[in-house]
Amino acid sequence: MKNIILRFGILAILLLILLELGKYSLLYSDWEQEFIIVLSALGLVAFGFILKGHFSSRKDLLQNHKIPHPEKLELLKISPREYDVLIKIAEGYSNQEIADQLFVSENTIKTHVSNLLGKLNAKRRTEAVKQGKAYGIL
Amino acid sequence: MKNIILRFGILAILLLILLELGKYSLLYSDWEQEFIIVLSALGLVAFGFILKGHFSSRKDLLQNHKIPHPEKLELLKISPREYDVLIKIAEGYSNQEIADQLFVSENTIKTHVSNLLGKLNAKRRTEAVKQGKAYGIL
DNA sequence: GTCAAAATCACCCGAAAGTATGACTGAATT
DNA sequence: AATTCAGTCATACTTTCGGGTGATTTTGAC
Repeated sequence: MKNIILRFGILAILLLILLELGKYSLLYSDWEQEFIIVLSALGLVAFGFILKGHFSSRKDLLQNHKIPHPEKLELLKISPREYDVLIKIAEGYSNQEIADQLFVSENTIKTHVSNLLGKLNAKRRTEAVKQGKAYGIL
Repeated sequence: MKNIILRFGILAILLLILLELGKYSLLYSDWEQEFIIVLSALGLVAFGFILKGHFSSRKDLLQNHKIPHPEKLELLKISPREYDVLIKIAEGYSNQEIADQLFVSENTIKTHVSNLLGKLNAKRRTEAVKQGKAYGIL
């Protein structure tokens, strides 16, 4: 969350610079003026994308699993997101790969994995997969 | 193999010491004599156990797998021992745990794992498990 | 007895995984 | 308003994995 603020700050500063340049470009050719305007527009578009990405409902990010046994997941107190991660683990992906696929940081995945190991009585991710099958949720 | 020689050496020396003590104990009481004799016997028994453990056929150590698809293992060029390890991986054990269960060193397990990853086109042990199932050998 | 494959082990090193702790947010509940 | 929970992220630290290399020993077949 500090990153997002930082990015916003940088983007805002860039936009301000562009706008300032736009002002001064009035003194110059039409070509330079339009160039600045286009850049500003692009900056605003990028701004919009980041805003959308970070403030849109998180449910958009959840994978489309037909969860096999919701009642079992509830018993094990495994959250939907954790289940997402469990599936990726079973598919043999590394933490970093899972992070990329779910659009979150590796640290977040590590947290999920750690929680999963606890909830599945496992010491390792391979054991977690085995337990997941044993519990009938994989 | 250096370890075994070392252990034999130590045991042999201990036995010699005990026997020497046995000789001199003739000068002392019957009780001490018997004590030495018992110790020597125990030493010989230990010797026997180590001998048996290290020189019995290695096939004793192989897991009793009814190998599901020998022809597939052959195609993948996966050796019996590697298959043992693969199964242990699928069961969620760490390299050290597998080493303890198969009575070999962790380094040996690492070698087997490394070979397995190559033969199963996997980058991680979790992926190896997935591939093993995909190939129908797990 | 020779040869090849299998199995064993060691050492080094970097990458990945996992632990522990603390913190912040958004959404739902009370 | 306060609480709870899921999800997110970070930092620091320890452990485990995995790659690369080289080596010895066993075993079985030829």
